[in-house]
Amino acid sequence: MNNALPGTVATPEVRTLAERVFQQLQDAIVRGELAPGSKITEPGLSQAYGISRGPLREAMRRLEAHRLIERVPHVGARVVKLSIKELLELFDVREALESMAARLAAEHMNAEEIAGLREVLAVHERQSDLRRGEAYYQREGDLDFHYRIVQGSHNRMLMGLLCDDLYYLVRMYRTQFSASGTRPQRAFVEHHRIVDAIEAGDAELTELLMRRHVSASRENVVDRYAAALNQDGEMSERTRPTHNGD
Amino acid sequence: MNNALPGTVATPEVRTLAERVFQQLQDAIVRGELAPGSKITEPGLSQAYGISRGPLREAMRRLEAHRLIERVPHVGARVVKLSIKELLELFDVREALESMAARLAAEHMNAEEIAGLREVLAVHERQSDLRRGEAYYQREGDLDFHYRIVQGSHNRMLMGLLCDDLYYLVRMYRTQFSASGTRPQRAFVEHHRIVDAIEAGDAELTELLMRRHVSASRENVVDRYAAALNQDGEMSERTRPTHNGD
DNA sequence: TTCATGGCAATTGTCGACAATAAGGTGAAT
DNA sequence: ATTCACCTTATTGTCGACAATTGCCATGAA
Repeated sequence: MNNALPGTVATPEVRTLAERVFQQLQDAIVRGELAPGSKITEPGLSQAYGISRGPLREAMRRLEAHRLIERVPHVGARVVKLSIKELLELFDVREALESMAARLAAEHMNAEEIAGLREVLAVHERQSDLRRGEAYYQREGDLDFHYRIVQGSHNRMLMGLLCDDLYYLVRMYRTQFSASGTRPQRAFVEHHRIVDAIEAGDAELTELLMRRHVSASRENVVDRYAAALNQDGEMSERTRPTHNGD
Repeated sequence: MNNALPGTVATPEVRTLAERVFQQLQDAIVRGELAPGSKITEPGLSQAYGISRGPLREAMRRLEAHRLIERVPHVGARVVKLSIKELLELFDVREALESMAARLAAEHMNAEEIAGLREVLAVHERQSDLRRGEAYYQREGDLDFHYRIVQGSHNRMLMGLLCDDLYYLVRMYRTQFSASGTRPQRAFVEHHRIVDAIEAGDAELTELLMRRHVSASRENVVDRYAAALNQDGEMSERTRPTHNGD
């Protein structure tokens, strides 16, 4: 009844109830099963997951720390609402952090890690050949690529910030604004250039390429958003104040 | 009382016990009153602060999210241990984030905010005249300077990461390795150059100057640490394998 | 002496109940 | 009819107690 998700991630250390319900809630929010902006109540969730309010409050605290929910004292908590402004803010942070991670990765990655990175691109290319239009797996591969670069930086603080905090937000935004289009093909070659720079040990070039890569992805989002805005404007000029699906 | 920095975000409403004890614990850790690496126990702290374990656990969860304590399930929590390696990691993250913040600040800061920034430097200079050797207030002013730049970026996510998460760690490291020396005088002129670039609206230059500024501060720490290591090495060459205190 | 094993104490995880606060609805007075 | 005050109710904050797990220590055997 409470174990509704069959395909949860296999992290062996789920030794506590709070940890388990935290991961379940995180997954539910990222997948959009809990609608953004919807109010979540402690008795409701505790009954839904079959646990007491104690562990649930701890899980909610962790969700708040990861910026997936927003709490106000004595009032309640609601799932974070996605706005285009905050999405662009997230891209700026990613550009700063990931370009630094790329620079460090070019300095610190060993041959084995680089080989693993190339393997990710190979799998990526295979899937890209099979399903050219469907970009879902490609985007997952993109995420895996960036994930490994961050791991290659060997900077635990950077890894914590990007992989533990921000990437769940990235995935959440990705499910909201379902990103696709002609961008993946171009991103794919950019990924190759970045790996080439890492393999050459050119830290500065790697940093520059990653910075451009994230920045281009950001501009792509801006363009798509502007296009969607114009399309809405054509259909009904007056019904535009609510930018996204509210 | 808890927030020693002037001009910070106004959070005077400590309407909940968990919030209050969180700030108290945070302050105690930053000031070094709770020794780094020391184990903290829930019954002990709940009795020391006169509250129940419920709010205390929430406060500890928040401290864990801010990376001020480290918890392992069923075992306990201890104050985060400071190592030179993690300090350098923190500098890399700051270089990435603050250079981005500086670039955005140059683009988005208004005249009033820039004037406030100059006022910070003026106060800074006055104190620097009075006590040339004693660099404590100067360092606090340095922190305030960086704080305002981040605020000037108008990027809420950046502000949250830098001001709510990392700066408490920065202050904690600062109390540990009491930073001073000839660096403040040089940092002061760098601050002026940065404000000049912001006032000129030169985003790229501002970003570059901030990047160099943080990087120079990092190198200063490296040099000081190497010097301290050599001084220890003169006394006993063999007792060096443990780089810092364990 | 050293290592394994069992029990014991302490700490953490979890639960249900009570108190405090805020939101929403109802009623009366202007 | 509108607005203000009060009250009801639901939700959050807090507390004390019980259960589960861990680490330590003593005891015994090799």
